[in-house]
Amino acid sequence: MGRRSETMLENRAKLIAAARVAFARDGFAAASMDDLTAAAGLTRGALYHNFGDKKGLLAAVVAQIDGEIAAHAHAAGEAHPDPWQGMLVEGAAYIRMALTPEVQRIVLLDGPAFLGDPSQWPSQNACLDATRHKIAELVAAGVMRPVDIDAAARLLSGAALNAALWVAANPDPQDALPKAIEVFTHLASGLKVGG
Amino acid sequence: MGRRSETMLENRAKLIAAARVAFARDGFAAASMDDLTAAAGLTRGALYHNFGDKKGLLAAVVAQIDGEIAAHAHAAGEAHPDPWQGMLVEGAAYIRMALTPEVQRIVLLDGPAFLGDPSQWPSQNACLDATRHKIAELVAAGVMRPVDIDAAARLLSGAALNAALWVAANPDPQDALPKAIEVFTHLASGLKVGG
DNA sequence: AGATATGACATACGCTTCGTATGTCAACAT
DNA sequence: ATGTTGACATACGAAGCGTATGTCATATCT
Repeated sequence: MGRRSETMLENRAKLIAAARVAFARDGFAAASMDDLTAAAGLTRGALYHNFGDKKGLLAAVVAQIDGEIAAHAHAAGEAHPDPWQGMLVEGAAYIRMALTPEVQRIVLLDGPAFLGDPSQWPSQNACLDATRHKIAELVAAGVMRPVDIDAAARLLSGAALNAALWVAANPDPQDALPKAIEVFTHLASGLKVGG
Repeated sequence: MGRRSETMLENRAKLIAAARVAFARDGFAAASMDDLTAAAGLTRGALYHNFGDKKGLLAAVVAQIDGEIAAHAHAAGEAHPDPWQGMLVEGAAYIRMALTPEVQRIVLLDGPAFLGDPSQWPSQNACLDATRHKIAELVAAGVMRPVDIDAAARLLSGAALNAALWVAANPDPQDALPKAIEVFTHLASGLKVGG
């Protein structure tokens, strides 16, 4: 079964790759499954066999992108020695990545609209999870106030998310980005002990 | 033309009312225009004549709900003498209203996904605008740091928005709500002068 | 007042799309 | 060699959106 599994995974990857392009360009609702699969050199048959339905493909795409974001943001934050600075850097990295149309359209807009609340996605939302761990560390170290971990992660994540949406919709994104990061930094400082 | 305009406005109101129910229950994408208009005692003809297309109806619905939210939140905040406390109360009111499925599904999820960024909606997003004015006041009064008004409004609004989504998806919303409000209050304090 | 024009819908139609049901063919199993 | 299964492709039916056309009351013009 070696050869068959290989092509199977290759076709799954092809479909996900084509879906990332189509969903980012047209949005999930307007994207055609016929066009999407044809662009991958397949038909809808492969799609329903591999992902069940249209939303199943979206879930797979979201999981893949989400994982990539979390990995990048985590790497950026891990580099810093000071944990608090690390969290801020991670947040800024999150904002910058959320500026790409692919991330914005698929993960931030269509994802919640068609798959429901991100905190209950099958992919468990790697981004949210990474933020939660970071916050738990900071609270345990006495750097952050003893607030509810889940709530803090979600609100910080939400602030970063909307920061990215605001920057992207801005006429001058290059000018808006540092302003957004500045506000984000101030907001986060409200959670710091003695801050 | 008196009589005709009256029925025209009545029919518009009927369609918007039916759309609020249908969009909240099924989501914008899955809502059927045939069923929706039939529930209002009309047909799709009335819909395309009054609103242009399906998204036009969504825009009208979003504008109506958004206006109601802004009015309520503004009234809640206006009652407080201390401007800073007023902003916090307004934010908390915003979070509570965003807990209703109608607001959440239509304004917070489907709105951004199908109409684009809220800061550029035709309705100008009354909520965001009210928050901006409040923040401008606080900055002018020297209570809030001199941050970018638009950015601060958008991030605070985003935090409140995600707070509501998190609370609503929580197994125990009654327990989660105060936690979310607490975190929101801490975050906001990061924007306070000397806070 | 009679004819005409316009506005506010309803009805009919075509096109696209999704999901499923069925068909096909290679790769195993026995 | 034959049956079975997996991985797709093809065919089909149903639903939905937008538009084109029809209809009727009401305003307008002469």
